[in-house]
Amino acid sequence: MTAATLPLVPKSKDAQDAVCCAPIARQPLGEGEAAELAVLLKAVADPVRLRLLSMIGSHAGGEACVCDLTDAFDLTAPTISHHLKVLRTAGLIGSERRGTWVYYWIVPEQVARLGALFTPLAV
Amino acid sequence: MTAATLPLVPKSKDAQDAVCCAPIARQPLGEGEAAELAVLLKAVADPVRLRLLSMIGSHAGGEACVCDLTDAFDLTAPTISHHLKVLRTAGLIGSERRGTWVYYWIVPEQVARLGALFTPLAV
DNA sequence: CTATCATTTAGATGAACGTCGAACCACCCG
DNA sequence: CGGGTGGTTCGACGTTCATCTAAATGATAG
Repeated sequence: MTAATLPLVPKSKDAQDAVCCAPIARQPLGEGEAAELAVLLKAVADPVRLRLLSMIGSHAGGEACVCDLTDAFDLTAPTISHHLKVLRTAGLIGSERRGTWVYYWIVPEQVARLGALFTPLAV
Repeated sequence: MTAATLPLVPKSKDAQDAVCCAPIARQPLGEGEAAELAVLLKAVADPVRLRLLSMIGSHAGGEACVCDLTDAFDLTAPTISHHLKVLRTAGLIGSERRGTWVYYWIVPEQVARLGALFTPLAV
């Protein structure tokens, strides 16, 4: 069946091992780990949410009011609110109501998790 | 309506500008750009595909035969094939038939695109 | 050429998702 | 207190997606 059953690099050095690969290419993801990351990825795997995240992150002061976000889309308020909720539930953004408006900001640690997954891939 | 209409950092220096933020927090993503990236993200926003990508990437020799991948899942062969096709269509992996088996490998450039999107976020 | 093994395609089904309209809640202002 | 504005929640509808079974394709071995 199997063509090669994991020759398993002689775990000797961490020299090349450490720089070489992104976590995703370092060792096979576990089932639970993959499920957890997929939730995070699903949250950003949508054009609207991607733009929302970007608009929030690039907004002056690191915060954006919903009123700043709505106009950029051809969508109703409930839809925008829904997308924001998805991002917030995933822990990618935080929110707070201050007076009349609700403000959103990015949670860098969580966003960085996504980047770290793929980044140190040798190109 | 708008609380603040994008003060727009004086595009002068690239000093702080370059180190500070991930592309996603540098400036608002365009509509087309977001759509294109969403396709890429959707491809990896699935536990099975995430594990497949990881198994391929971490396999000795940088390649993995489908026969090496199937056993790790409780899914039928057509389903695995479907997921591999999604990844391949997104350009994240390449494939080639050699004799009896089909081999898959990661396309680092494309995977790196994902990482670069979120990575240089100041933590 | 035929048998067999591995992979892909096609069609079907049930769940999850994006979107909307309407109702609802929170805060500000007369 | 009551009205108005900004955001969210709720319920519904159509689409997309993951998965299966069954069948077709392709390649290798005898």
